[in-house]
Amino acid sequence: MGQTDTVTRILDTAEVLFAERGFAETSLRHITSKAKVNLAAVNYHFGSKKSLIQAVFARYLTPFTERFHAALDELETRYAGEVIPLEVLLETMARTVLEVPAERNSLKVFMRLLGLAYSQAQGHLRRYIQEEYGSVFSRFTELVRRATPDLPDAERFWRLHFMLGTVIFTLSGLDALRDIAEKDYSDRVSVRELVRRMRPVVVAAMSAPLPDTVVATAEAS
Amino acid sequence: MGQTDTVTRILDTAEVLFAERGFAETSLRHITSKAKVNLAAVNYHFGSKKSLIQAVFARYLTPFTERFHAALDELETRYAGEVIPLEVLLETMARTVLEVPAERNSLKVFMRLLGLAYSQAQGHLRRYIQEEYGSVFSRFTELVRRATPDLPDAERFWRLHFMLGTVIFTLSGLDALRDIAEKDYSDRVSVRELVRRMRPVVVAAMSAPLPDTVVATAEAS
DNA sequence: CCTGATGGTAAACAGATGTTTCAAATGTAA
DNA sequence: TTACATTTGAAACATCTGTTTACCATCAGG
Repeated sequence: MGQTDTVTRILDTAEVLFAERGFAETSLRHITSKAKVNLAAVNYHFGSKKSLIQAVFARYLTPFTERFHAALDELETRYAGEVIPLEVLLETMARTVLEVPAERNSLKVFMRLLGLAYSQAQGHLRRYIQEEYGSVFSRFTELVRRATPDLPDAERFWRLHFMLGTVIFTLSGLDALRDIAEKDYSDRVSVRELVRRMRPVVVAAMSAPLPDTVVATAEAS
Repeated sequence: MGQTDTVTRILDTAEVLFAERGFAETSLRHITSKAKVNLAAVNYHFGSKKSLIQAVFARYLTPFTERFHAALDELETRYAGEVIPLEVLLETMARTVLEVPAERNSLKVFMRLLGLAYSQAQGHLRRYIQEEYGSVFSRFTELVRRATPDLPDAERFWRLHFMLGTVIFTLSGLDALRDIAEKDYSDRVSVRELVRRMRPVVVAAMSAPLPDTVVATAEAS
């Protein structure tokens, strides 16, 4: 314990390398050499590269789900059975997402990791995240359901994922997009600023009018 | 030329494997064995794996940009200097995107590839796509600019990318999302149906009210 | 027939990958 | 100190990676 712990030094290095280059493109040798740790340390402490990847996510997701559950608890007691407005729900989620990584590394890394979790092959990761942290998301969507009673269930499901795409895509590709925005519009924007800009867009998207008429899915009932 | 050409057999196999597992996770041996082609054929016909990846994209993007340019030409003559409404622009783009892959493989593969192009490391890919096909996108955004005159340039830029995130995220992760939607809401949805549902959402998002007040970027002018 | 490409093939190459092994170091408790 | 468990270390392991080499088949034009 003379310096920082070997385990956390591996995690710290792994998360930024994963975020920069993806999982398959980041070798254990790259991680361990940059972290100034022996190569075998990863397999000793985590068992495998897969488990390392999951551990990197757990370090973000575990505190996030805890805080988000707490925030939702507080919201539910504050509104005491009344319907919590959509704006409040979204605002709460945004605040929690912004809070958690602030303690450790940057939000950018967290979002980039989330984006990778969806886009990279890594089927084990999606399964792990779903099984381990799916409950908060279910609770949140249930509250959103009460906040948007006239939206058909399927429609709300899709729109929530539309917006999830907006957030993850934008925040995970942040650096590239920010470069373009800065060059073309001299618009240097922070993450918080971006989230602020997203709010009215997301609210408008969720409360958009329904599409013309449902035709194709008629026989699915 | 006894059977299908070696080159197209490689491309056909590569594009679905890339879409399924990503670029780094797909080996040339996997591609060539499934395509029943010799391993060396890839390097013989394409030169390298990098060039193979670019060739896979070119096969989609080249016809797409051609058609999209043509569609925009037709729109501009039809509206003869008048401003083309936002809905028409979006509808045109959606139609072109739906048309092109219909000729060859499924739209899903194309979208998944696009999503990978953004999220995977592969810096060479982003550069290639930008240099080769950036012109159509610039032309499109200029038309969108005229269609939304009261939107600040930077705001429009970000909202367009918000919506790009919606489309790519949803359509590239389509299979997983569709499984959930079908299980939870018995809502079996086609790609065209999904695009139809996206339209009002995208329009509402683009014409959402501006965020409260711009503070952080004030000194950037 | 010969010549010279062109496309295909098997084998080898050089290097990187995740993982394992086992001995040395370190810390901890008796 | 002794005895034991935990942690580090260097090296090897087996496998997989993209790429190259050299050889064979086919077929056109002289």
